[in-house]
Amino acid sequence: MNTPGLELILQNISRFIELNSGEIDFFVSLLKPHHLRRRQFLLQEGMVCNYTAFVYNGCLRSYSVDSNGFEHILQFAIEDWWIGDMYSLVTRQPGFLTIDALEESDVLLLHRDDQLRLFNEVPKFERFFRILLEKSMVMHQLRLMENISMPAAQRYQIFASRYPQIIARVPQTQIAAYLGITPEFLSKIKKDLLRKK
Amino acid sequence: MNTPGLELILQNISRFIELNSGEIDFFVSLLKPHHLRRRQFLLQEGMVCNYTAFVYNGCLRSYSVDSNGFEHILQFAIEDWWIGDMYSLVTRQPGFLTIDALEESDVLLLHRDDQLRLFNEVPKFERFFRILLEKSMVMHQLRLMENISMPAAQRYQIFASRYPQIIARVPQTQIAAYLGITPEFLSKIKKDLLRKK
DNA sequence: CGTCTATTTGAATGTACTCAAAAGCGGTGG
DNA sequence: CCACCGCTTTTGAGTACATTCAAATAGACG
Repeated sequence: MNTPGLELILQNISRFIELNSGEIDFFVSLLKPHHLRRRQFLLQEGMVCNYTAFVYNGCLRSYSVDSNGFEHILQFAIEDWWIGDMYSLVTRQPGFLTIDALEESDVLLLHRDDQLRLFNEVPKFERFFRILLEKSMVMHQLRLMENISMPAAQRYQIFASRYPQIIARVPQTQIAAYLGITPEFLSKIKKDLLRKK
Repeated sequence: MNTPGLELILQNISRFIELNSGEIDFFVSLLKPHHLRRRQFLLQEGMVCNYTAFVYNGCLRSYSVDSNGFEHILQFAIEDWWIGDMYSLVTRQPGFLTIDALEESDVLLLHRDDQLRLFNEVPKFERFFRILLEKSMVMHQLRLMENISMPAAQRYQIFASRYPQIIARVPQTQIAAYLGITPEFLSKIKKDLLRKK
């Protein structure tokens, strides 16, 4: 199979749990490699999300489209990140999110059924995802608090310093859709910030 | 000990996992009942959060205070809800959140050390909290998406229909601090909504 | 009944959006 | 190598959403 992706995902997991070779083999047997072209969908709105994806190359985004056709981005995922539609994964109902690739990308897919089997057969994985969820919660809570308490300019600065790799490779329209502002306004924010320096 | 609280927490847990009497006894032995007067702190900003609290009576809130002295509410927790400072629980560092009681309240406290011990000794509890985290993530993601994509009036309506029990017992200033708007503006929103009906 | 707090109202201001148009920036083909 | 195309970013004027500050009103409670 594809060695670089496996190396990265095993390293990602080894940050929180330690696996023996049998556990590694079992885990790896559950993963489906998947290639995505630019703009290709991993999940479309209204579909049930069956997979959690680990990105080992490229960049994906999860987002929803409102009644006026505007996109609002929940998450970017570059190398070494996980992405999926938690709502749909948990409820097994059709979700509101779309997931697609901003660049040519490669992911490893873990089916929800396989994930749950994994939790039963190797409880360490339940620990791994529990820890991943805890960290993810912390970041979401931080972002939420920033959103309800700070003006857009400040949110942009925090985002830029927190995720310089993402700023560097993602178009401004996408950043604006993540921050919850229009691209035009983000452009003005950047001008103002430059002027102040 | 206090039977009503225990009944409620065991029922809460039984929604996702089943326990035998030995496991119940062990779990219960780790819980510390705690009473809070109105306005009393469970956690103060800058302290390490050691406990996850299960509310079985009353109403708590977690919030941060910005540099201008304004409060921003992350979560309300009434009967049958869990509350804590995930950031501080996970990192074991001093956190940014304050947790206090909006009403005279009763909680059951689970120390982070005991929680981690529990995960080792009764792995079912790791499952329980993994599921709790998944559901909590879904709600946070929903709220975040609403915040970046909807005007305040709509966010208020959604909040009111999603949490009627909270609207009924929490002052408007607190709702405003949760929605990310000023109390004055919330007052105007309510007036407008009434006029439209 | 008075005191304390929460809510409402209003005018002025600031933050962010809309719409339309111009400018910049790769790529691709001639 | 340049000209053109499609896409992203910038600019600007007008508007809408939300805040600030100050003051009036309304509720809750001893």
